[in-house]
Amino acid sequence: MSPQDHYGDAMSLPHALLGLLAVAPRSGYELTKVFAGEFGRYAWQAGHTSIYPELARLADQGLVEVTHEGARGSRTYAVTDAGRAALRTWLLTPREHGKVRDERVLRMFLLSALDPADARTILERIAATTAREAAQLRRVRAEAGPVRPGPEGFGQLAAEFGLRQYDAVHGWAVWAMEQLAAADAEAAAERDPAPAAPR
Amino acid sequence: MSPQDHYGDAMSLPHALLGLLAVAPRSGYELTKVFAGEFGRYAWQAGHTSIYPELARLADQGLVEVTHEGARGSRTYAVTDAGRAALRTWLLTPREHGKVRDERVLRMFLLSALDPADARTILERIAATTAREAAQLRRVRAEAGPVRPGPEGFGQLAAEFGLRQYDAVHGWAVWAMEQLAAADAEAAAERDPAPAAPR
DNA sequence: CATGCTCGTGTCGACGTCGACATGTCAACA
DNA sequence: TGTTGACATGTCGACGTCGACACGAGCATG
Repeated sequence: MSPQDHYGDAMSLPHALLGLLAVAPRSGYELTKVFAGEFGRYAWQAGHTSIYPELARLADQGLVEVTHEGARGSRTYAVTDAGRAALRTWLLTPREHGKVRDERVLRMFLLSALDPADARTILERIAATTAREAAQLRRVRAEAGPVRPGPEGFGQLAAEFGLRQYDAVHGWAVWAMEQLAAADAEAAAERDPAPAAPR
Repeated sequence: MSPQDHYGDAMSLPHALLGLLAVAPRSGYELTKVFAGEFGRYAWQAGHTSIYPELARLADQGLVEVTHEGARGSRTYAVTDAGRAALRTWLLTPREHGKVRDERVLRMFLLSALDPADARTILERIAATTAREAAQLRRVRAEAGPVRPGPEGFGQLAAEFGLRQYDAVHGWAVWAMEQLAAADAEAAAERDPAPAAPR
């Protein structure tokens, strides 16, 4: 009815908070750090200026509640049953096209607007970065045990997702460089059809 | 200086437009359709209400120009040399963490907040969807030739990226379901340590 | 006990985006 | 010739987010 409770239409921040709090009760400050970490890197980013007001709104609606007040005025929030139900509904409702706005992917799409030399530079950087990140995630995974339900499982599912994502992007970058080189060679052959070694 | 020309800080829509126009001159209307398609699905989405004002701003700054005025008041824009340079600078400048806000990924991260049965439902849907989309992209790719520089290359690079992305997500979803099943079986074994067939 | 750091929460203005609404053109079809 | 529908561009208010700024509490160091 009122303009601020049309949840389900869009708006993912409240659901992100609900999900995070469903895994473990946290304070706004701790949530801020989560959003600044891996979670914000792959899924959804937000600053404390968005988080605190949103927590207050969720509390108003009875989806979360303050379970503990600690030092320095800190408040620990936890999801209520209503909040858990709202999150479940949202996750179980198939969304045609979720909102996507990924600057990294945008840069990849725009590559073809550059000349091959510049494109190559960027692809090399992407390949190097993804290889490094994937290697680090592999190290993290090796030090952990099998997946279990609960808070730890959360991190493992996410880590595995990130790893596969990095590998995919890495493979793509390498492939794209090969395509670029092949197109280059072909263009050179058209300019000088001699089958002998060039130059 | 003035508040509206701090490009390079953030803001990806102008660069997306620059990149699209660098591939081929287009009208605002055509750009709108591009953003509504694959491009908006993976990289960056925008409606015509954002695109038209932004084109005007870019024209003011001399980064794009109107090269043709057609029927129904349509204006075809093309990128200028200055625009091409601005795009190149932006693409070649490594960005620590590009802005990411992907609702699909968010949903995957939040999976662990649900009970295994619900998680399984969602994972199955993800696996089915990604398999279907990947198959379709594979069909598209088979009908196209090798990658070439220019406007066609753009689509091919993007299609290949999407394909690998889908495959990666599909693989992850299948893996996650296996992990879930394994954790389930283990929990069952702990409740009833009999090695014989259950029930 | 003064200094400085992290912890922890909050406001406010500027900005980008989105949905709703508005307006006019051109082509096809009945 | 009237009407439907795609083409094509635009404004405006509401809303979410972000950077800058602000403030206080605890804690360690010298």
